[in-house]
Amino acid sequence: MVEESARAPARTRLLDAAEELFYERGIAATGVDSVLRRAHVAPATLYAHFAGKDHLVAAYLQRRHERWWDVWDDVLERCGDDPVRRALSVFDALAELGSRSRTGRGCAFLGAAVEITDPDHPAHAWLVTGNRLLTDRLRELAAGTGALDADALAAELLLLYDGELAAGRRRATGGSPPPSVAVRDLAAAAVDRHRRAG
Amino acid sequence: MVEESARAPARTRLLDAAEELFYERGIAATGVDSVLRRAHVAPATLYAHFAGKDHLVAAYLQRRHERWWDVWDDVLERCGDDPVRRALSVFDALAELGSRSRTGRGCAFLGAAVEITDPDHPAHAWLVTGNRLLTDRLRELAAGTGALDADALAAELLLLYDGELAAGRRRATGGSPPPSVAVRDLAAAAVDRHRRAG
DNA sequence: GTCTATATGTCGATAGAC
DNA sequence: GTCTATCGACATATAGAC
Repeated sequence: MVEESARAPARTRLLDAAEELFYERGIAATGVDSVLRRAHVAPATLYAHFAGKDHLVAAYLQRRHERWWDVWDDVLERCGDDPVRRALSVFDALAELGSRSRTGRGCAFLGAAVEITDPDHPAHAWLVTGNRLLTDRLRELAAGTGALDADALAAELLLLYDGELAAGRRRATGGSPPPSVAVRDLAAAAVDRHRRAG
Repeated sequence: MVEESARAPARTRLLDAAEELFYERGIAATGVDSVLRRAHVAPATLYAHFAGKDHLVAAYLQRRHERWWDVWDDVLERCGDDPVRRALSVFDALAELGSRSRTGRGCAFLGAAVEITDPDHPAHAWLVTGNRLLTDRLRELAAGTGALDADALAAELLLLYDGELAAGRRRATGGSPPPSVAVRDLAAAAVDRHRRAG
């Protein structure tokens, strides 16, 4: 992933390069030139595959989303029918994603949401979609636990999830990195609490 | 704050305009031109007050940090000596800040940390400083509660704080806004738990 | 599809008068 | 300190040959 194989298709090399650079340095701060150089691709080739930088950004987010979703699906499958394990799966998936992709700078979607404010941006739809899929699934999993107030539990899980992701960005900021916290344990406690009382 | 008084000093008008635009649309996406137009200030005047856009960004972050810190100090003073109230003060301050400044798009520092990746950027020091002051104070307040593991409690408070701030950004992304959660109650529970057992 | 070379717009910053 | 006018650099995107 660090060195794009020169034999891979240009489109793949472009996406690999874009992913690294957009994630690491930010989207606006990354010029198309940098992507081209890293991918060993000529300008015209990029515009043969993507309508423009904005669409490359959209493809980057789509890819990132699909990878995250695949990981979560895998984890979820391994959970079987245990409703509590399923509700906590998002944190297991988070840990597994960290070992597969670059996550040192926090959540890619959170970062993109900061930089992309125009609703007409081609990538904006992926931000909204990712948002909805996440909240819907959390609600569904929370309801599966038999929690008295499933929406409240889902909101708590989302809070912990966001906190963990934001912390990633905070650590990348430098200075003294704050200590990690066992977020999965906190989530487990939340699930337990909601199963007992409303 | 929406309409900069034309009588205010140029520097103030610039900072007001910069704060609104940087926060609302992002730093990189905001051209110097936009700031100048909104502030009713001529280009040369900006560069008479600031060494460049980067330094305007730094001043923006400094101002934002100081306002946040002032609010938190006020809240903290009203807490008296009650260690639990003091440990939870950050969430009260967050609520109060929301009524004083624009917070609809989440944490300004989190956003800036996404866009500013160069350690040599003039604003980078404020990111690091803000980080350290926050974590130090949380640790201090956590220790004041008599928690058995103050560092762990501080980490939990930070997690909830980050989660709440990230959620703000998520809500701004559009789509179906996730329900808010009573983050202060969760924090209170965390404090309580840490006071009882390690 | 891929290349080299180039057009076009925008942004940050400055010059020089007042 | 403030203005008007403008420069120079860079980034996105395209033209035209292969």
